[in-house]
Amino acid sequence: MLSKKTKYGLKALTYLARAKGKEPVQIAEIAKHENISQKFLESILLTLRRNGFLGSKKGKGGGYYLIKDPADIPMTTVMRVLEGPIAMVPCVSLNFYEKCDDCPDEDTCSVHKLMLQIRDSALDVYRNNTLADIL
Amino acid sequence: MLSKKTKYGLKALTYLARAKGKEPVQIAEIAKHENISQKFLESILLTLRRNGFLGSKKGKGGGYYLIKDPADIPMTTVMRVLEGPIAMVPCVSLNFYEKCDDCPDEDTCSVHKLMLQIRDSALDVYRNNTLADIL
DNA sequence: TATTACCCTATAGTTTTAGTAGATTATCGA
DNA sequence: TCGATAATCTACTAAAACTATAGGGTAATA
Repeated sequence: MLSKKTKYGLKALTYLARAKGKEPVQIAEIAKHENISQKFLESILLTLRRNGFLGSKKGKGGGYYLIKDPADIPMTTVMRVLEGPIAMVPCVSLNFYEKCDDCPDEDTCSVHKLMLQIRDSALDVYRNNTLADIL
Repeated sequence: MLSKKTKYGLKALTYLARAKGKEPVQIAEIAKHENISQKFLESILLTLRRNGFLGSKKGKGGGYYLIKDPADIPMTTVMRVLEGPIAMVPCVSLNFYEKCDDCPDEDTCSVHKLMLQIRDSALDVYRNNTLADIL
């Protein structure tokens, strides 16, 4: 399941991408248009800013705005920040690798074998989609 | 994240597939070999039996065994029973479709667009892998 | 001084991952 | 046939983790 955090984050990025070039957009406006709990969205936008996707401005006329061009934001990085590892099992994760404590040998593990394919297929999609592509 | 339920279920199926043609295998044996909590595994095997993957025999010499040939067990059905919908969002699910209450129009939804591709790529993998393939 | 992002905390709800206790059923030996 | 034993089956409970959201106050800026 995709968490609402990721869903809302993606929607917010999309919203900001469509408002590209204009003034900063306020949290309240995004929350209203996308039917998102404002407080929840607040924390999501914060993590997006901290991870280099967004810039912000305080005070009147303030808000959030995209830092980079939508075409330069691959879904891989967005998903890793919002949803976490792309792999469904740590033992097949590129960026968050961890050995399974119950599994003695990855090479003969059926779960490993299957999840490796799932990871690759997901990576393939995320790598071939930037924010601009899903607008 | 893949739930432990699914992970253990897959491992159990693998174990039983390798013991194919022999006597029923006891829960305790599988649990021991795969480092799984026996009681947890018990409930997992039960749902696998109820969904037509396994047969069981009580009493001495009893246990679980595969009903079908591993080559006739596609991962799609296994994953749906153990993990639930393959889609990460209900609005792109084939078997568990549900409309998002926050999203007014699926056709213009960026999340929908992306998750549709993810679903298809995952389906592609699961459809091309039977239990026999991941042994 | 009003407006807006920022930050910290708490919490209800749900899901996951089991553990406990016992009932039920089949086999086997006496 | 009877009872001991071995195994699955069932239901209830519970701890832990995670999710989604709310509240209230602080800091910066026009």
